Parts: sequence; C-alpha cells; structure tokens
Amino acid sequence: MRDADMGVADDAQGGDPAKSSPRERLISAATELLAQSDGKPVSTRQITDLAGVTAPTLYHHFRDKDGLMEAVVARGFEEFVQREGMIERSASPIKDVQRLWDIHVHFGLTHVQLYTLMFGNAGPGRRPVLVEEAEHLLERELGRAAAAGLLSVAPAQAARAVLAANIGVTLMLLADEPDQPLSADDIAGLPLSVQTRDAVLRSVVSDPSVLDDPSRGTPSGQPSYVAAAIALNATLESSHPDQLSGTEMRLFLEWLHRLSNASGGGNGASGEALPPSTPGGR
Amino acid sequence: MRDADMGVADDAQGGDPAKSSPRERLISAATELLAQSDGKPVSTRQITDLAGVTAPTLYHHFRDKDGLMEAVVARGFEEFVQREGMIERSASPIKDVQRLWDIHVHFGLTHVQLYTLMFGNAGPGRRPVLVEEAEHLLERELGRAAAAGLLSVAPAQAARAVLAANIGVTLMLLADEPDQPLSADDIAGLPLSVQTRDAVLRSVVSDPSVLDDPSRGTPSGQPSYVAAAIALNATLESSHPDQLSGTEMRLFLEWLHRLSNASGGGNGASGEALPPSTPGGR
DNA sequence: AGCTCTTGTATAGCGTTGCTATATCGCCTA
DNA sequence: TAGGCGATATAGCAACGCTATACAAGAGCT
Repeated sequence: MRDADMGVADDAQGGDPAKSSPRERLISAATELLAQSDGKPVSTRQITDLAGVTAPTLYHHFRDKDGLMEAVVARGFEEFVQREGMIERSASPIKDVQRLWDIHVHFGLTHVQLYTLMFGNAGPGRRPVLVEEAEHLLERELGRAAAAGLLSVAPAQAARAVLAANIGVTLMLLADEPDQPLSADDIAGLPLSVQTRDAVLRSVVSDPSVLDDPSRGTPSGQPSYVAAAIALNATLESSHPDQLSGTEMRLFLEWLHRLSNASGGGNGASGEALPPSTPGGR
Repeated sequence: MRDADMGVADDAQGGDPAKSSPRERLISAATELLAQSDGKPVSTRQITDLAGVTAPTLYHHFRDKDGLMEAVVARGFEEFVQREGMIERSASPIKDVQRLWDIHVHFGLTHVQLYTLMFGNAGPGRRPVLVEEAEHLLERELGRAAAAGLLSVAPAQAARAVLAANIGVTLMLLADEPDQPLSADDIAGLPLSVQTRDAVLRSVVSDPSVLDDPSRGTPSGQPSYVAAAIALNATLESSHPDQLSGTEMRLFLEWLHRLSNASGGGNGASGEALPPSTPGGR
C-alpha cells in the first residue's frame, strides 16, 4: 500500500483542499478512481485507501457502495451541467432542451463507468439519481416552453419522453463508439443523437417549425448527384431492376448508400462532405 | 417452469430429456434463478448447484459469468420474440416494427434483472447481445419498409434510432413502474412507449400518415425521390453481388456519369469520388 | 492392444469483494 | 466529572468470481 500521498484532497471544488471532510474525500476519491480505471469496477478498499479513511467510515456516511456511487453521479452530473453553462438560459426554451440533451449525451460518453453503472443497478423501485436530476432539469425547461405555448403535451410527459430517448441514445452511442475522446461540439454532430433528439422533441412541440435547422435549408438545395440518382433511379425503375448484374448492383449500392445516408438524416452538421450546390435541372 | 427440484433433472428442451448437456442446464438454471431472485444478483455457485455441475464446468463452456449471462439473454430474447409471434409478418412493415417495439418493451419489463444487467456491463466496445439481436430484427423489417419506399433514411440508421429510443423507454418504464405484472396488451397502452415509438418512427418514415396521427403535418418535407433512392438501395441490398469486375465497373461509372450530366449538371463529382472499398459497412 | 490427444467434469483453494460486530476517540451538554 | 453521542479505527466474516490441477472417457492413430 502506498503511503505517499496522504493529503489526497486536491479537490478542485475551491473549498478546503487540505482538510475537507471524510465524506467529501470519499466522493472525490471514488470519482477519481472511477475515472481512471477505465470501465472496470472499483473496490471500496481502493476508495477508502485513497480517501485516507477505513471501511466503516464509508458505511457510516453512505448506506452502501451504491449509495456512494449515487452521490458521485449526482455530484458529477450537477457539476457537469453547471460547467457546461446550463444556468444561463437562452431565449428559446426548446433550444435549452436541445442543449440539455447534448450535455446529457456528453456526460454519458465522458463518464462511461458511472453512466452504465447507474442503469445496471436500476431495479423496479430504484430510480437512478441521474434520472431524477435530468428529469428535473428537463421539466423546468419544458415548463418554460409550455408557459410560452410551445408544447402540445404536458411538460412532465414531454420530459419523460425526451429523457427516455436521451438515455437510450446515450447508451447506444456508448456501446457503439470506440473509446475515442470527443468534445462537446462533436456531440452535436452525431447523426443518431441529433436525429432522435429532434424527432422526440418534434412530437411534443406544438409548432415543429421551431426545430427546423436554420443552417441546413430546404431540401431543394440537394447536391447535384441527387438529381443524377433520381434520373438513374427512374431509368432503372422503368426497366427491370432485377436484371442488373452483380457488379453494377454493388457499385450502385455503395453510391446510393452514401447518398441516402448523407441526405436522409437531415443533419445540419457543419463540415459535411456534401456541398450545398444547387442543382440546375429537375 | 422447468426442471427445478432435482439436481440432475430432465430437460424439456426437446432433444434428450434425461441427459441434457451441462451447457443447457447451466443456461436454464441461470434463467430460472434470475427470474426467481427478484432483481438481486445470482451467484455462480447457485447456478452451478442448481445445474448439478461444479464451478469449472461453467468456465469451460462460457468465458466468464457475463458470457453465461449473454447466452441467457440471447436465448431468452429469441424465445420471447418467437413466442410473441414475430415470425409472421403483417402486410405493413411499419406495423411490424411497432410490434417489435412493443415486444421489446414487454421483454424488458418481464425480465428486469436480465435487461438491466445487460446495460450495466455495457462498455466502450461491449455491445450487449440484446442490442445485436434487436437491431438485427429491426433492420430486417425496416429493410422491408425501405424496399416499399416507406423510409426517408437508410434502414440501418433508422434501426439504430428506433432501437435507441426503444431501450431508453424500456429502461425508463422499468425504473418507474412498480413491479406490477402487465400483459402484452398493456404495453400498447403505455403513453410514454406509444408516443415515443411513433415519434421516432415518424422521423424515419417518408410518409408520416402511415402512422395513425393525422393531426401533425409533414415537417420534414422530404422529396419523394430520396425515398425512392433508398427504396432501391434496400432492394438491391437483399441480393448478393458477385465479384467485382473492373471493366464493368468502369462501364457502369461512365453510364452514370452521362446520366448525371444529362439531368443534373454537376458533372465530374460522382466519377472520382467513389473508391471501390466500403469503409463503414459490414 | 497401446498410445496420445481432446473434451469434459471434479477437487480444492486462492485472492478479493462488500460489509459489519465491536471498540475507541473526541466533542458537546449538564 | 459524568454521560451521551457521533465519527473513526481494529479486525474479521461470509460470500464472491475464478483457477491450478487432476481425473475420466472417448476418438483416432500406429
């Protein structure tokens, strides 16, 4: 066991670094260890050793290990939301909800262990703390939206729907994406996140045009090869598409695949590979 | 209810009742124990005791405890889907997707421990087996929908969005609802599930009127030819392309090039932008 | 037959886990 | 000074996932 760093409490909270309470040291120790040990579980002994306390101290302040983890998640999410600048609200509550969604995804992807741990222990009556927190924030913003007459359903109902989809998308991205570090701006570019976010949001908003992406205009601004695809499509459809040879199929498939992926998602992400050149014909 | 009491009991699984393989007994024992012990974890010793084998046998057939759990979940979900009558498809692929959604939610609510356990162990590279299974089923049905020209995005993309929301809703219901038994029909009545399901579905469908919500207009305003292109794409995907011949590819390219020039105007863009290797596909 | 290789199961036990029964320390109140 | 009380330490339990090793039975080969 290492006795090197007894003064563990290098807490960036800005309070009392040297002699913070054991409770605080336990939370920050768990946070730190959880962030370092990439994915794998962290034992209570590691936590208590790093915090400079012994085992019973943990169980005096928290009911059990899960209780400590809940506290860690709650604090982590709060700090995350605050640091991300969610206190200041924009003019549009809907945009704030969108930002809240992105923050949620970002938090999940940057706190994998914590995030999955919460939903792994979710039981019939055990609502994860993160759910409570996020639902509260969403309800607040959606309450503002409802007050402005922007919602078509009750704020609580809308919050549940948005949060459910938000969690699902986060978990999906978390399982899919390799362990690459991505910034907050990258989140707003993930097609799955943006697409699902606006889909659910559109279902609870009274006027869907609020969500329309200003950067990406009407679909009339399709790139030129869309027109070519249409022409080709029509040509092939007039004849028999089943009679294409295998090679033609393969190539056409790949080309169409890109096309449908690029234009179908409705993602207004910047730096897209598709130039918004206006087609002449059609 | 299966063979429970006896240590080495017969298995009604269909093949050899008297001497079913230890592997099978391990899976069914784990399934049963997991269903009985309401939410709390099940130890390997319990499983091996009930299965009538000793510890190393488990690790001979499965990599570790999670491996066994994955097998349990995979089998459970397969059986569930089959029993629910998902083999027969209706006339509308969209309706089948909706039914698949409901089945998913039903499975999650009736297999709490298994469901939460899967997502608790989900890491950066670890895709839960249930995700693979469900995504596969969804992709198949959505592929049919795309072939019928009903989708506005690629089937794979749509499947990911639907599945993400599906998982999120299931987890939310699972944490919220008390441990009451509810039938499959009850699932279709849960507002959160239905609302979110159709919201996401509406975002990937070319014609939202397919879903039973005439009040909302078409926000996406997707041009019809994009749906046609995706439909053609999905149709071609069902067949298997042969080997790639350079001559034919070049011929096909030139053909495509002419067509794009004739109808659209953007000329050379499609020609050189097509490497023969597919980067992301499987 | 004899031999080895593979597959499957059992014996016994290692190291670690979450957690606790009990005791001690220090502080506040009276 | 005594007593209560919250907080921390000492020591250790029972259970956990997992494994090193050995034994048993069949398959294939010489």
